[in-house]
Amino acid sequence: MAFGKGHHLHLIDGSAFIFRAYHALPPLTRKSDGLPVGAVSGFCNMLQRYVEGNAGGDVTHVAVIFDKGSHTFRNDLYDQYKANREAMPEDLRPQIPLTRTATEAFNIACKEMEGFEADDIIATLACQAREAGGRCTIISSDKDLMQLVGGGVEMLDAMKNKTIDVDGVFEKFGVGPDRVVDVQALAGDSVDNVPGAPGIGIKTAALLINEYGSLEELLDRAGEIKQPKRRQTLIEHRAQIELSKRLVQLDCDMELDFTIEDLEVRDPEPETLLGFLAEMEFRTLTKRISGALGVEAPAVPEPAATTASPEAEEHPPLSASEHVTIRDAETLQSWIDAIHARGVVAVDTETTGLNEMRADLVGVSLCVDPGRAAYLPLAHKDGGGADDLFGGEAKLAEGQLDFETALGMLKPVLEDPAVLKIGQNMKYDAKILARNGITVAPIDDTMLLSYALHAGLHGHGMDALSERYLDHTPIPIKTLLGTGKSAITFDFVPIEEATKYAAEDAEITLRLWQRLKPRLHLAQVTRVYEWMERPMVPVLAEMEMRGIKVDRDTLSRMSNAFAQKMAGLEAEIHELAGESFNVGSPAQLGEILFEKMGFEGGKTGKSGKYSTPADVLEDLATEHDLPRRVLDWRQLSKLKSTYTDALQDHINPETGRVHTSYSIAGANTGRLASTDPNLQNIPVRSEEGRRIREAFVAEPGHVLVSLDYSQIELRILAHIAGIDALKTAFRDGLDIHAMTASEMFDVPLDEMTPEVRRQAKAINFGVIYGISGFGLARNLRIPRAEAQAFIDTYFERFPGIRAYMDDTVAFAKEHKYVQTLFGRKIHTPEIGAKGPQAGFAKRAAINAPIQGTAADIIRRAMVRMPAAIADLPARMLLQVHDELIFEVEEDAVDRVIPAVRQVMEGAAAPVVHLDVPLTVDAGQGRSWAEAH
DNA sequence: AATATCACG
DNA sequence: GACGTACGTGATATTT
Repeated sequence: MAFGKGHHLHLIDGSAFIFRAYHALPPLTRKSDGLPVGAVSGFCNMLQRYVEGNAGGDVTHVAVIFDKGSHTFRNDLYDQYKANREAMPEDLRPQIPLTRTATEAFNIACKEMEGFEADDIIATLACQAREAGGRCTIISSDKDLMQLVGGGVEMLDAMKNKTIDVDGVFEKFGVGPDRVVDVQALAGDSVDNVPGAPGIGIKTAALLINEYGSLEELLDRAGEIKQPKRRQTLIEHRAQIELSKRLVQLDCDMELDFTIEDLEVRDPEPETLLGFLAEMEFRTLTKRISGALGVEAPAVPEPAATTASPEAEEHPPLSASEHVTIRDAETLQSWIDAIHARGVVAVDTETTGLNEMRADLVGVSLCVDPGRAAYLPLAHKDGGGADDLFGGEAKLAEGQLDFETALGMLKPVLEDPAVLKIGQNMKYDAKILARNGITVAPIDDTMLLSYALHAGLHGHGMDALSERYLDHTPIPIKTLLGTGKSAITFDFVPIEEATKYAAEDAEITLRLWQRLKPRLHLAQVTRVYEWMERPMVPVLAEMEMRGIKVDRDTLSRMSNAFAQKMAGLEAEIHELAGESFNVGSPAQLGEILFEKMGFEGGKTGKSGKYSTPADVLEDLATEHDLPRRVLDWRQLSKLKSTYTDALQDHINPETGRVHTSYSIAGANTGRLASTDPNLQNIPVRSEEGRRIREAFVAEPGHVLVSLDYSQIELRILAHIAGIDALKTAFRDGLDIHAMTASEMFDVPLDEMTPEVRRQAKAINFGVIYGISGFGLARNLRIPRAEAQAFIDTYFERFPGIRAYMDDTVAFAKEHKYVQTLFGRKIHTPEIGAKGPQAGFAKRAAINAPIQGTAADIIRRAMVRMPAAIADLPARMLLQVHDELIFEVEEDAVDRVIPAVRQVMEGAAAPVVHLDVPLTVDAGQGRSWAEAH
């Protein structure tokens, strides 16, 4: 029967339901596998309450309408439309498809159309219902839909259970439904980023529309407006206002692929509905609905007993999983479809090496559901090993999809904002894919989940996590590649073997995600992960791929100079020793010094060999020339081997730049670590070493700019421990070490000697490290009793420091972790240990909140940096714990420094308000030596 | 693979 | 009373 008089259509705004459900409920997860289902649960509850509330009512037709696709005709009209929307929360994404399934399970029509907003579908249906002479109720409180009210169309705010009719629209907009769009066009909408007319809000807009009758009339006669400002605004922004109207005007004439008749109310099929609810493991709701439907509730699995692993119970063992090799486009497409349907996929890339800037992509593995995973080989070669010695190119192995074709198919899903890509150490895969033209986003990273949850407890590599959480040892890569000289690269691994290994890795990653992600909330580290771990991945990936220019000739010249000096020193050392030996061998040097030459104080290390560190040689240098020569030789040897030589090998032949790799989860405290090469320990303290930095240069027309936090750890200590004297000194911009010395030794600031200041500085640093009399004595080369007296005086003068140290250790003992100001947890499992480890653990616990908070702050600055410098010709290149290095176009330096400084100095806000200011020093120059 | 040494914050 | 200590990293060369 055709829809018409006497019929009543209900249209439910699905997105509004979802968001309300998501925000109203805590982040629930499905017990068995950790799938986030909070929003689905809330959504089902709302649907059920809706159904119960309308039982016996006059509703004859109903549908839930959803948005589909992020790009609509409104984006074509105005590219900024809804541009300021925040990204959908990660744990909501995978729930979106489930809400569709839920709607269908309730046997309610579920409608969406690609490229259209739900509002347009609702508008079209409401108009059709009105024209047919029936009634229509829109279940939503979205003011954008108010233009549809009237002539049998009403809105219902389900939350407040309030009906919005023509009077309600008048109340909200001051005009009737037919003029709502005119008012919206003028007032604009900050939520949807509709510009409107600047300075005109709803009140003024309604006033104007009521006076002139319509927007068109108002704009045509804008010259008549008395208020000069208002008149000018309307005339100047006419185009913008007209655009705004087109943005807010809903489309009542969409061509739908269904009719209202298709939306007739249907009773739910108990089996389907209860089956879905049971699958979601909603116990209460299953009982309630089975009661309402008068059927027996299906069994919902009870939560696993605390001792048993849910993983082991819910999923078959990893060893029983099915591993698919994707060899044709049809199979690949079916996997892509499955990924879209699920909204979540674990991804792993296989490559020819560990260096992301040099390794080539060989294959991609995917896992959507535990139990089944796929490997897509892309560049496997035939043959047993490396390219043959005579230059013959190895042939591409049979049975692989074309490289470009396959990546072309994968690109949309890997870049789809509605599909979450999970990886273990995703920065690696993101860089490999980026080099193949794919910007993978959004991402989750199991390594970073583990790090946010368990820094300090254990490592975060896949093997460790798999054994710990899945009780499964992954196939060692060595079994495929071999070791040593005969090792092959992954592209020479036979595809069938590669499939087992690669598919397993993707599946392990997915299972780890299911286990770890729900724990973030329980451990209260969601913000740590979301704000300081996950966003680092794209930021660091970009920095690493950009690299920094290093001048090979500079390094090469220095290398030669070092070699010459070393040769001279070596000859002198041999002469002084009376024999020839390997100066680089501490064992041989020890024998020469402590046996042949008879020096006292030779201590042996673990290996029973003499120990010859720099401070020992430094002491001996007062008695003999040889130790000094060795010290000089060692310095040069270090500089040459680690820097001037090794750094040259790290210059990428394609980019001419050096690309480090930062480990995000390397340091327990939250600091980054730099590897391959380490660019966080480039020499600076010695004059000779500092010259290495002359080789780090900017491109022509550019300069390097370095900005570093001044005394950030001491400032944090002053804040955390609440030391008023230190806080005041920092606020007043005083010399903090001189101030400390003045307080401790009763020396007025203007009589301060460098020696006294140096001692105070050592104490200040000592405090951060968990001071001990022994350590301070060694550092200052003073008797232990004297050092202890310094410390006692310090604690007397700053009792808050002692309290902080005691409180922190007590906290660590109670909780087995300590925390930064931003909530990062650093676990301290050794804190209860007896013996020498006890001291270690205590000092680490004291240091961790300070070092960790500083690390958090610079991470926050780095995450915000790309947006802050987006419009400036500047690129962030390096991070060195409290310093950021940028490459900047010469004439933009004066604009870049203030922008960067603002982000860095304000990085603690708004989460933490520090009692001390953060200050940032800046430098610039052609090379890093000049900029620092 | 472990140890010693030393580069950085 | 003795133990043995500054905190956090990574790279290199030597030795096992």
